[in-house]
Amino acid sequence: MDFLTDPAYDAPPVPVLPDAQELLAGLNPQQEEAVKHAGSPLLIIAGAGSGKTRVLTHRIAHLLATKRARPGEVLAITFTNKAAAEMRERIEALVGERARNMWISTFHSSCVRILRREAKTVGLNSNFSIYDSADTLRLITLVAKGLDLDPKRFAPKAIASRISALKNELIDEETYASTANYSDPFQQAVAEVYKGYAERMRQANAFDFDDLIAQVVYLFQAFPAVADSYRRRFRHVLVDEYQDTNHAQYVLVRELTGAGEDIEPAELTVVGDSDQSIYAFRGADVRNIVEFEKDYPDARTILLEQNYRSTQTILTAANAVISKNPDRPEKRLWTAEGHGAKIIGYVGENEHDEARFIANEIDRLQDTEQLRPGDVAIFYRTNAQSRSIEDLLIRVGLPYKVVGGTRFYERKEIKDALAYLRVLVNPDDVVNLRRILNEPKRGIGDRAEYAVAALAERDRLSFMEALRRAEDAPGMATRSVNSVAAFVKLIDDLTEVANGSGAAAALEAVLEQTGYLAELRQSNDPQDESRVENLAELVAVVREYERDNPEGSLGGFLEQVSLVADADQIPDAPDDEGARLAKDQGVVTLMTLHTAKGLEFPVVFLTGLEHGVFPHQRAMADAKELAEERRLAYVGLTRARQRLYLTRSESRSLWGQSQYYPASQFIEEVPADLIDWKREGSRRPAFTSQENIRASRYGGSHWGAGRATGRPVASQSTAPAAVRQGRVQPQKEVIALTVGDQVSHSSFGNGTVLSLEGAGDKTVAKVKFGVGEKRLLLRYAPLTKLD
DNA sequence: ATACCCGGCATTTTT
DNA sequence: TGCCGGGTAT
Repeated sequence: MDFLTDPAYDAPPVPVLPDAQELLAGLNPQQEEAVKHAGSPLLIIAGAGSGKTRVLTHRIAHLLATKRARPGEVLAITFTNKAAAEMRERIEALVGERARNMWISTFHSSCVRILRREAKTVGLNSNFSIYDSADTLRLITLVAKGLDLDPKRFAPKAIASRISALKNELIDEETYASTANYSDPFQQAVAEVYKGYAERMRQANAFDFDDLIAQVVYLFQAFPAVADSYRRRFRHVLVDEYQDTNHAQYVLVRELTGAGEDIEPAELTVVGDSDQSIYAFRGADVRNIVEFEKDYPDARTILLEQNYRSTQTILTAANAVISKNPDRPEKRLWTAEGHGAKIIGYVGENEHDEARFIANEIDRLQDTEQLRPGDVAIFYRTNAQSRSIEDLLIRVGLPYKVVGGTRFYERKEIKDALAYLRVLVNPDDVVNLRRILNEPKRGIGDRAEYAVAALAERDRLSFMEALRRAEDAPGMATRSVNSVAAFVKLIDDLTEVANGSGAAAALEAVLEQTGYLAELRQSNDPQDESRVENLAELVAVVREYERDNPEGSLGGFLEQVSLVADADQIPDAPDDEGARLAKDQGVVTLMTLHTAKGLEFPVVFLTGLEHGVFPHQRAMADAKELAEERRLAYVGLTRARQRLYLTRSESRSLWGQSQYYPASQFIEEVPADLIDWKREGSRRPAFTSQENIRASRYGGSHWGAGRATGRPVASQSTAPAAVRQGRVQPQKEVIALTVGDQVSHSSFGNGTVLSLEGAGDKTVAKVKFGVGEKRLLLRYAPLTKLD
């Protein structure tokens, strides 16, 4: 149903709505002004800790209280699901049920919502898949291979990132093809791959993250009536973290708030802080916020400088550092709360010494200041740096969790399971289809896959259709034909389960009927054991989804999963068992500086403050990148509420080699009298090592920091996962069964237990159902014992 | 079709 | 140091 005529969209207001005056109580003059402002675009420059969410939520409530807006007319956009959830919660606390009629969501989910709604209008299929960066890279690699591009000269990764940048700039494949400089081989390669990639994405009925935004912009531009319907609806648009918007998002906001046929422009409010822009490397364009007043000449700008988070000492340090950035609008954070403790500095001999100091301090703070581990966060520039700290925390027995690193949804087994589900929902999804074709191994190798692909190409079939006619494919071995037929049958069976039962049943059927679980269980590799656990967790996620969304579909589940980064979930999921168990003391939080944005902790350790580590070697040559590093330092400093530690190490070994590093310039930019050094560097001159001199002068090549991107820093060591993650798996009840028991399964019906193997939560039961015999992992199989 | 070995490579990453 | 991808051997 169209929301314009949906009666639910303007539901009658619930009784309690605070009056306008109440909403202003406790706000400082600038905040109050930002809440009350009306009649022109509004830019709120919100320094760190200046209460911007409070201002945004109160502003929205105020719009309702003054009858300037009805709930359905409000669109509030954030970057993360977590921010969206928090905002919704806080608005709900102010205006109750009315919040339900607002759109409060991320750029990406808003766009997905629009694309699904309008799919028919523009001839799209509304069950499209959403590709994450790994899927995208896979397809780009495939296309590049198809074009015979040398992956050494034209790294698929580089092509992918260029294509992403183009999409963020709203340059589509046609436009790029006509403007690229073909005497530059890389541009030529990008142009060709871009075209092929776009073509394949259309065939696969898939969008990547960048498409979600760009396609809505194109949709609005091509169908003004559609754009107008949204402009009519959203009379108030509020954008959080505006400094992080890229060009496509900027244009999207303009499209949404622009005048339409007989429609006045909507009221636009943007909130941001150019000093906290740390995602330029992903296409964020600070100019969007810096030039807001140029873009919207009648805009009002309000500056929030009073900080409610940190001590003055911390703020003075942060102000001093960030003021070293050139071309920056002046802004100085201040607090009414007093100076607080001095910043504590420490220079370790090496990274182990640095880590030991940190652990000792946390211990000391627990004893003398009654601080809990949960009050403490440790930040570093690159994920690889967490290792030495983790080692020590494990040794001294401090509970901790690492946020970030390899994400749950990026794990192979999770991607495989989801790939099956995606194919069931969208059979045109070639990338995922080819991913699972021989996973687990079923004898369909490269040759067979290639033959099917060729057949699909030749007869203009979808890959799935080509699989169905595999026997027609030239060059197919008979054995492969049989394997393919069995695979097709498997997919058909699973599709039936997916259509007949819910998302959870579909996932369980996938795990069991494909033999995926069976293979993992048979393996001796200890990693496979944790894979089984991860899959069990995925089952828990799908069950939770079904519980929370009784109307939800498999497609709905997949969409939610696609748009959720688990940084959203891990930190403090309210119903996480481990979080509850550890609640009294909490656990120390480890994360990169990027992940830390938006968070705050009573105690913060900013570690690895070395020249070449932070600022990162690769960012030091370029003034713009160095400025971004400095903003990153600013973000780190301003996370601390009471106590701030700055640590560095004189030597550090990164990928094998130990090296001497001089102090980071960011340390020197903090006024010396604010820091109480517990240990200073040795009295030797800063540069003693030949390598160091060479590297810092000429950008030595074997320098730099960090291991490979996104490696499982957090969860791949030998320490028990529960400790490392700071969460303890809820011990699910394993039902007690004996051979001969009658049981009931949610998708297979009733059956008889034939045999049992394993013990505890690894018990596997062989059960005879009407549909045949199944091996089920009792830990999560939806079995009930019949009396 | 797959197992294994070797060489090259290695920031940050809201979705 | 540890991973990935490509190549070769079985």
